[in-house]
Amino acid sequence: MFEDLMQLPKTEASTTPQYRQIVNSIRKDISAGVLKEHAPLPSERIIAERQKVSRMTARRALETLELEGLVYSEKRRGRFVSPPRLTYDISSMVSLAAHTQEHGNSLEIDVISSSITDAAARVAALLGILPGTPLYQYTRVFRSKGHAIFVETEYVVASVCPNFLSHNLQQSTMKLLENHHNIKTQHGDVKIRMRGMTAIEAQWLGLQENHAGIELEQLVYDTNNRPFCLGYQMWRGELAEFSARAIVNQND
Amino acid sequence: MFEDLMQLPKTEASTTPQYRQIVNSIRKDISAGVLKEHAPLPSERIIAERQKVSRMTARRALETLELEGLVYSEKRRGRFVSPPRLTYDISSMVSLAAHTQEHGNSLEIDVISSSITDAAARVAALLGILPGTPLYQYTRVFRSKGHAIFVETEYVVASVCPNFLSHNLQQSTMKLLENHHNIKTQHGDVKIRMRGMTAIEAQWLGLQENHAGIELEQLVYDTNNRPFCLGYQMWRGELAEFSARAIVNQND
DNA sequence: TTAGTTTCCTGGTATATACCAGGAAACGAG
DNA sequence: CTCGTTTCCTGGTATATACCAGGAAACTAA
Repeated sequence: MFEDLMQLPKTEASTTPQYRQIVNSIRKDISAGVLKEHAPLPSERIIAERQKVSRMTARRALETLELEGLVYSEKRRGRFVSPPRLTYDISSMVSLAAHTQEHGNSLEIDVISSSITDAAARVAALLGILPGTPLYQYTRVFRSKGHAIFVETEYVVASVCPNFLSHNLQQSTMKLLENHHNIKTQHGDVKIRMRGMTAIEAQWLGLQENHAGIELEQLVYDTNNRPFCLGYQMWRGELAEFSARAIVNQND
Repeated sequence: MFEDLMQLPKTEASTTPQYRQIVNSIRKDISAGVLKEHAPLPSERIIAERQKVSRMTARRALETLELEGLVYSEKRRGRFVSPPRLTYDISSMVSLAAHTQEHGNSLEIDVISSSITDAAARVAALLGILPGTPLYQYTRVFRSKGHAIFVETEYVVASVCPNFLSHNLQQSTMKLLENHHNIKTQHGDVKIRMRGMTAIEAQWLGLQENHAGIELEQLVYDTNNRPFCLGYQMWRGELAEFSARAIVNQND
């Protein structure tokens, strides 16, 4: 059915796929400022109707924009224009919260869970402790202007900071450990990788599943060069930019 | 049509979507080693037939695996299991090629293009030069065992290294500039962000469009603290891991 | 044997349709 | 005016179908 209709798009408007034309048109609207930060995009059905394509094609266009990071979607509310990226300097151990506040943006911290657990094999290996060693574990969501940016789960060796969980965790852990437990951090080993989110991570960030994001793994050492804190941050990839300083290594 | 049939899947096998069940099953095969590195996955049509779902659903499952990075697709050849990640230490300015070779993996370099151009505004601003200043510009694809990992475009200030393009560019630029033009690099400013690939980047990496990847921007300074080289690397996100060292900053 | 063609199979694009869960706003009763 | 319900609209999942371009292998003629 509609054999002739199905030929039309190909011949009329170049060879670029229709969904990609829609993508380009919306992209232009965003960069031109017609659609502003956090502004709602037209829904799948509306685009389908207006551009005279099927809903699945409109959907494809919107999903592509999501993949590119220009757009984010919220469960059954709709799709919105992504805000600009937040830059995080991974070369210095300054807490992101402190740094962000200096630059005028607020950063809200929600503590999702906190508990004391036994170290799993992988965590223990990284922290250089025996599996089963008691650890404080807590998960926090970081938001800017109400919008979730990343979730973080940290593991702290319990023996170095008794009653750690009695503190207010809505602040920098480094500061907390320094002020209350006399632990000074010396350096950290950071790893960055892109990966798909788990269902829970997506939920915490208010996203659908199937999203890719950036995971930042951070192993923090004290002044005795012993690791005492391991953190995993899952960032919304489109909202983050990481900066670092590279130094020439003599044993090159 | 088929109203009753369409109800069946929901009731029979839990509430997890069918495409997600397929994803989980394939994921298990990959982690169990049933499907090895670079092994071809069953095609969309075969999965549809075997799992008794529509082709679009099978496709959805495979696209999800791609998004997660477990699988990559090649134009009209099929989908394959992704190899393990390559780690790149961004804190030291050791060339990736040298580092990789030390660890037993080869890294092939293809020079796609090279030319002398005038600095565009954005590039000029970063390099601290006037727009229009002559630059050497070249694009290279880096492969491991024949599989593209990232594309790099670099800009080098032409005045500091006459006849730069006459050298063989299938080697580390840092080494080349040091050996032939007496330019010693002091440090680099690195930025990492996740973003969608352009059509050309996707093509160079042998991918379909709509993929997200990791962009690494690197501004390299000489011993006089003057930037002389700007590079942009677009990595296949699923194949990369970046490590860095963070140091405590006294003016915290 | 080799060079050219043909055929099969791949993923990519596109339509039309159906039903679901749940957010949000409109509405309606106290 | 306020609290609960209903209704609309959102995206998410799923099917069935159709055609295209191009890689790869099989086949076929020189």
